Amino acid sequence: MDRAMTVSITAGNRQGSGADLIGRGGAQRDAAGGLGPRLRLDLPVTRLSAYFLPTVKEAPADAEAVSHRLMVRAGLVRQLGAGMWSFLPAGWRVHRRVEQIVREEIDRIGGQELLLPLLQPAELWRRSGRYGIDELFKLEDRRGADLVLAMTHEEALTSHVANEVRSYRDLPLILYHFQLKERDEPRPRAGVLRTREFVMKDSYSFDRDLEGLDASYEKHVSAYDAIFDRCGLEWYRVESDVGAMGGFGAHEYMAPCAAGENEVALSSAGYAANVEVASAEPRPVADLPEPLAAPEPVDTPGATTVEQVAGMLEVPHGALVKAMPTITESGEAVLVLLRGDHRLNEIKLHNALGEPARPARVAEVAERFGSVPGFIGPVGARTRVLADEALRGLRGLVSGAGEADRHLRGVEPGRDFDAEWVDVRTVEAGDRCPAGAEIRLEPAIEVGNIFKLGTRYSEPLGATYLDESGTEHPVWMGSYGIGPARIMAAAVEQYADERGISWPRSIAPFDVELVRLGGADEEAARVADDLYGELRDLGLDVAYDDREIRPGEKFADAELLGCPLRVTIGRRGVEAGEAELQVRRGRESANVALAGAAEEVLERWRRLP
RNA sequence: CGGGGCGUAGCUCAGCCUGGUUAGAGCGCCGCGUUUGGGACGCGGAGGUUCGCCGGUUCGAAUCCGGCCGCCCCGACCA
Repeated sequence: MDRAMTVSITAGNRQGSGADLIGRGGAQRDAAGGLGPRLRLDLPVTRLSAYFLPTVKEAPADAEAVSHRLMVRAGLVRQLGAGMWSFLPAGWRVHRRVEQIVREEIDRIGGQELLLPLLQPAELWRRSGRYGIDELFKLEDRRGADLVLAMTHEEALTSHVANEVRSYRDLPLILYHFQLKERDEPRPRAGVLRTREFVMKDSYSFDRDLEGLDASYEKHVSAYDAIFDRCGLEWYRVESDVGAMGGFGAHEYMAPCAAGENEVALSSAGYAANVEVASAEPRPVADLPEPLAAPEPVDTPGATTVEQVAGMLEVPHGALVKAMPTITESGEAVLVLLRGDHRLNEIKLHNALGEPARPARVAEVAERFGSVPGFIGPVGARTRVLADEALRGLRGLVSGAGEADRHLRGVEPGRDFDAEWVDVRTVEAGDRCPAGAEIRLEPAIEVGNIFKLGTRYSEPLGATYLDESGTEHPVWMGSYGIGPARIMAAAVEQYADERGISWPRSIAPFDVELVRLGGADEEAARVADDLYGELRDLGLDVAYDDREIRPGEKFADAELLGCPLRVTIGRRGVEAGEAELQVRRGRESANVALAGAAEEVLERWRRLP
């Protein structure tokens, strides 16, 4: 009863402030030259005695990723099924704060927020040619009409633009929404990192021509840079594969962390690319054998692997020519050559060939390549030959002789065989970026992507406009995604320590966790109640731990939840006229005078990362 | 889709191989008391449709066999 009254009075006092999205806190944030306004999420009930924040000591046994474990333990999220996650109140606060940062930055570049349906007619997807995608959830209504659950919203929005946009005067446009995406993922994993249903901010730009698209793209680059900065993440914008859909350019925003499913190639000179597309100068081969005047056969009985051949001939792996017989999707036989110590990058090969390819089967090696698996080589090859750039200019190489149990040494590209030079190898740590700096590889989460679509959707869906001369043109489009839940998970991964989460200030569920020690009937409780009100009046969102539990539990929960600042009020401090402040990141603490403590807390909060 | 693993109390797990009485532990939860600046202690208590589901073997199944479902991890695949 007492509690209920407190809650309702609090709500009454704060009436109207819940809708104050920016408020004084935001103005102060700007004045501090910090991260700009963050979403004010003042709610009547932020007393933990009445808040749904189920923390647990032990993470589910099957949780491996740090973010997965901590987000569950801290009471932010709960799993409903494979790849299906619920956000609990504190977790949803973080999500909303991320959303608000995204919203402000997309608005700033002229984006207009709207909302498109998740449930859509299959017909649209048939027209765009995406109905066949395996990840697309397909269903039927009671009348038997085919429907889909959207995995992105190009079709829906392009179809509206096709209906409404007629003239060059109607362009350009940037439209966006926050909406669920549904994907029948073959393998959901790592908590909130890869799920079958998730909220995405997706924006779409519509321009008259490629120049317009380039401008919209650049606007998104600036907005995205600002978003990830404001969210407090360590991030890289990397070149990415334009994918099978074609396209005119694409970048991914990657947040490095252990649970990342992608790998990015980075250098101190600023090079950043997804390994899927990264290019770099390989390390030279040490101790290449002496060149020979002509290739010379050598017996290599049973040696079919790089390892075996290099060992038998006592040459470095890099002295070998790795020849990979492949068959393209259209059925062409192509021999792909790599340096022996390198690995093929299938995406780069796909891009070089203009179509997917697969390894040749044993029978095909004989029939199409006229050779023997394990002993195939480029000298005398009767198919098209692609050679990786890393082989260019090397001499004294060893390659398969094209017959069983035999290799050739002294092989030289150009002299002994001709090839088309391509870049199809996977970069590795220690390579050199174009500026000469050493490449390192890091796992990372993709938290956003930007993509120049061109007319991939406007053409099939009929989104056209008339220019000044009355000529019809397809609209040029770009698409731009951000996953707020992945930003959350990335922040958890990047800043967690052995005690729990440590949120960046801008996206923390609460700005401050106020810990009251001792019972509700003690002096400390009255002091804490007062401070709670003062902090809220100053514009801070406060989680007030007024629960009747032991101090150890409160501290452990506070450090698990990871609010940037913790304020402790206990009998000891009250008697000394002090409150204890602890900065979550680094866990440094200091005592401040109770008089003026609220202002001091605000001051310190402003200076946090 | 291939490989591996798991499914017993809210959570973490034991029991299963070697079938046999009322299916256990720790944590958590509820009550009382002592405590109260880092997950405290004591006493009492609730909680499992009987062990994911279905079927089979058996006098008897959490335990053995088969099928199915769910979940996790690795790989493939992929926003």
